[in-house]
Amino acid sequence: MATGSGARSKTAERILDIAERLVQTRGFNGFSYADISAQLGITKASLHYHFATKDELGAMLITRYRDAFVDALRAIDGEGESSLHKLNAYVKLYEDVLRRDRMCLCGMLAAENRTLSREMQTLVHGFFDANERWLATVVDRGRANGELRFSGSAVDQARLLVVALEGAMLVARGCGEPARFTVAAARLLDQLTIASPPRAGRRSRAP
Amino acid sequence: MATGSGARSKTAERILDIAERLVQTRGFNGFSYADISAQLGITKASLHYHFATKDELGAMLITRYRDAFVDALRAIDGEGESSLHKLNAYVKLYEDVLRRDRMCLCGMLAAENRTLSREMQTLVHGFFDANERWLATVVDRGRANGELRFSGSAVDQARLLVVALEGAMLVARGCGEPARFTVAAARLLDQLTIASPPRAGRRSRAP
DNA sequence: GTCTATAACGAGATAGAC
DNA sequence: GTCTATCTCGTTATAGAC
Repeated sequence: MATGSGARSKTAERILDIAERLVQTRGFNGFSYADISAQLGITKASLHYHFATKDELGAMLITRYRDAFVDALRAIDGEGESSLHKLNAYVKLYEDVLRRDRMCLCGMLAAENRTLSREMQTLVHGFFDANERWLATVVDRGRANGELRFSGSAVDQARLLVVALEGAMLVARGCGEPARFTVAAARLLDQLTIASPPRAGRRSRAP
Repeated sequence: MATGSGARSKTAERILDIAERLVQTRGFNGFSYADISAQLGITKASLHYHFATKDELGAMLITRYRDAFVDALRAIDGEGESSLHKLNAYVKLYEDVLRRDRMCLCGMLAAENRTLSREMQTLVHGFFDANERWLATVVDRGRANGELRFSGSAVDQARLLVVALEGAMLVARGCGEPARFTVAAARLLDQLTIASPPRAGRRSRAP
């Protein structure tokens, strides 16, 4: 179920689909209306009928992306109460983006932050806040019920998870090695998990 | 002591200084020769005398940045044998970049990866590899001598550190809240440290 | 809603004088 | 090394016909 954001024409939706892919692969400053025009098969002028300015298109992209993400988090909440399951499902959201050869839309826009309109900047900030709030609740409950182990505040732990996953996507793409994401994510969750099984290479402190 | 990379004119060096700041704040696709021209006070045409193409300028930027980073790592190695000190000094390198209101050059370029020349892509990859190699040695020794605690391979742990710090810079800048970096970095090192002191909010597993 | 046509500007890059 | 002048192309955006 889509979250608000109202009705849009099918053409507008296809424009957003194409633009989203372009931003996630090339950045907001790395594509133009001409790229969308070529892929969609309508003229640049027609694009301006649906989204008058590129900034307006950008704002819509972030809003739609955030709404879809929030929907995905709600769906995860509906899958049960296990905090560890929720965390794994959350990581899988990122993995799905990466598997499609994309960067997180808002991670990409965070890099380009200084070149964006005020509105886009605010929306990007809001995306990260929404993620952190959800994760903070998950890890807080997980610690309370003994599933997870970490020190300090739940919000800080949630923020570490967000930044580490965003960075893992960033570097994995920058190196052309998606596996770097998987390894980093697995290790992140491992550190949060209580009674994780011993792994090859593990050593105890000096005897 | 500078690492190789040879002699360059003073003007070329000033061009690189200005371009570096522009890339770190706005991205490689977010600035133009006109920006450098305005800040340096020479014409765009003159810039092309020093760096024939923007791609060439970009490649020089990464090379110089990597060399400076490698030099900084060598300097840290000269400060003693403490792994924990090395890690703190490493984090401080990132903090210094962020304090100057910049993103890591190669983190920024990692986001723009798909729009870069082959050469620039390769150089970015090389930057991350160099960082990981150094960090892997540090954490491996730290674990061997009992200073640090982590499971799995040292290389994987090094990679987690790199991606988490890059992501922390990315999101901190994307939210306009540098403190997000500091908190994430502190927590990262805390998880690696043996016998870290109890902190407010810490809880042990269910009794 | 989509088109043609075009405006208005900025980009990277080059030629050739000094 | 730096300049003026210019080229060519791509960019966002608009006007007005269909």
